Amino acid sequence: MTEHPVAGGGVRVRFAPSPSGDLHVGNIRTALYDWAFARHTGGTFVLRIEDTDQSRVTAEYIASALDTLRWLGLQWEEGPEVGGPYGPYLQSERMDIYAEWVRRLLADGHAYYCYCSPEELTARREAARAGGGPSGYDGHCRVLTAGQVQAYQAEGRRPVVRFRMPDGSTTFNDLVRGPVTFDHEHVPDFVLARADGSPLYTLAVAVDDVLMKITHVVRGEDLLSSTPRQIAVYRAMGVPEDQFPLFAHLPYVLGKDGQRLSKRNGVVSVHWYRQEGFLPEAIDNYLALLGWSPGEDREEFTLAEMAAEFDLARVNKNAAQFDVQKLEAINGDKIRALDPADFVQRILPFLRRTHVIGDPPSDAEVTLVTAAAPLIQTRISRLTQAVSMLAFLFAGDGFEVDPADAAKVLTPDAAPVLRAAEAALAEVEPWTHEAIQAALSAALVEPTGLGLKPRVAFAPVRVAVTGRKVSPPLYESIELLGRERTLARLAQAVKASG
RNA sequence: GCCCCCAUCGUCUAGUGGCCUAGGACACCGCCCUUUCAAGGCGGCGGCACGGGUUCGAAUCCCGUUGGGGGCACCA
Repeated sequence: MTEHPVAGGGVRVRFAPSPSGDLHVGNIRTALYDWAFARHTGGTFVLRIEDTDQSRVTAEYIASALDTLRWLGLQWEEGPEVGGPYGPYLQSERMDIYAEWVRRLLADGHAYYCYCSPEELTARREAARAGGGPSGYDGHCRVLTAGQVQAYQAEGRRPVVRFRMPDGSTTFNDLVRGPVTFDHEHVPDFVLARADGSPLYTLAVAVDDVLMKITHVVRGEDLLSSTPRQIAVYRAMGVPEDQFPLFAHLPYVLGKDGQRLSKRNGVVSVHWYRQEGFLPEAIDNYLALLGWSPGEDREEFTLAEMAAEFDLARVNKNAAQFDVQKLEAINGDKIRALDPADFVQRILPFLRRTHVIGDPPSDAEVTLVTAAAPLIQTRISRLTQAVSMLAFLFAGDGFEVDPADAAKVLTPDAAPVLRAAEAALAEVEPWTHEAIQAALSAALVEPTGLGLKPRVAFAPVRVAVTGRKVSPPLYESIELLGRERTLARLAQAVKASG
């Protein structure tokens, strides 16, 4: 049983991704909890990149992972780009360290060379499984005579290095799950280094957590069953029991169908959510809720509040399903909570990217966006929606009405309505939304005018002016558009409906 | 097959033996507000997987069943 108060006082937590693609929402949830735990305890948040398998992890993915973490506000105190006393923090730069430990473990008998071929291993594993017993490595090469070794070498076999798992069992007190025990009968001798000498995760993770003085390993549940191996390596390395890190295994984040997260059951890449107009504060908040809550009925909070209140003891043990709809609902709330000036800054990149405004935008464009932004801040739940909401304000002569909405609304019946609106707006003074409202109302709704129901009266005007049935508030939209363009669009719509 | 983990509305959760006639949020439905769409307000639908215990009393503790997930790699 490994249990100790925090050694030396300072908590050190690491997030150790193996970026073989864009970071996905499950990775981020883990990073978020690691970060929050470090912040809450006044400890150190360490970032380490597990790239021992260089065929899977590329420099591009690593750079993207760092960028994503920063965007989400999860800054690390030690790690790539910021350095620290226990670096380097890329495992690919620590190969000499691992080689040295392989040498030592081999020398003192904690590890041994294994000459079994993949085919032989598979065959024996399947036979063992069919027999109903444990199906891990069978210890075939644990004790080899000099003659056997010579014979294997003569065959040209290149050995892997295996860890000699001791008999017995391992119990550790998981900070999320409580005591967990594994009988070593089910923890086979595992490979520490490939035949080419390169280290595997099994070795690197244990060596690095020890060398980087990690006190808490807070990671995904998929690593739960590898914990006994990791603890066995600590012992073999000669680490005193009371200096082992403590473990906490976080439940899975599953896809919509309850299956493991994949491209098939939802979008997993955080990068995608960023491009779709999700706020980092919404992603942080939503992901935090997948397995933790501050208690009572509170479920919206800032990163700082999470850091202040986060507690591993309140982390759920059961897996959670990722639900985009809830994320989007929170995103809408976070958008509405934005300071108006901040909201403008957030939507500007989306308007630039889609060429609704210039890139860079002119001062006049920024002014117009600033004036229009309050009209849509309560109306969108993704920043990308600002594009379709505001595009009509920036369109010039090439302005086009949405064909589907035009077909529904700009019918022959609409022509007289549009003409009446055009006449009324030609005269309005001053050009304010109050005056515009009064003029349109008098011309279209009141008995002295056309006497139409508001629903009937304003739909054609809205479509004509903004191009769509769904738009920001009509009078304010018209005010911002200006008299000249408004009248031109009404005239254009009269032709279309006629 | 063997081992490990998990189990409250469709989903995320509150609940740590009496405060539970199980609370909130998202989604869904209805109403109000209303020039559209939102936002906001009010209301509705809907759950402790099952079976045994323990206890004066179980969503909460124990056992079993069922269901779900993971591991058993020269991936991490």
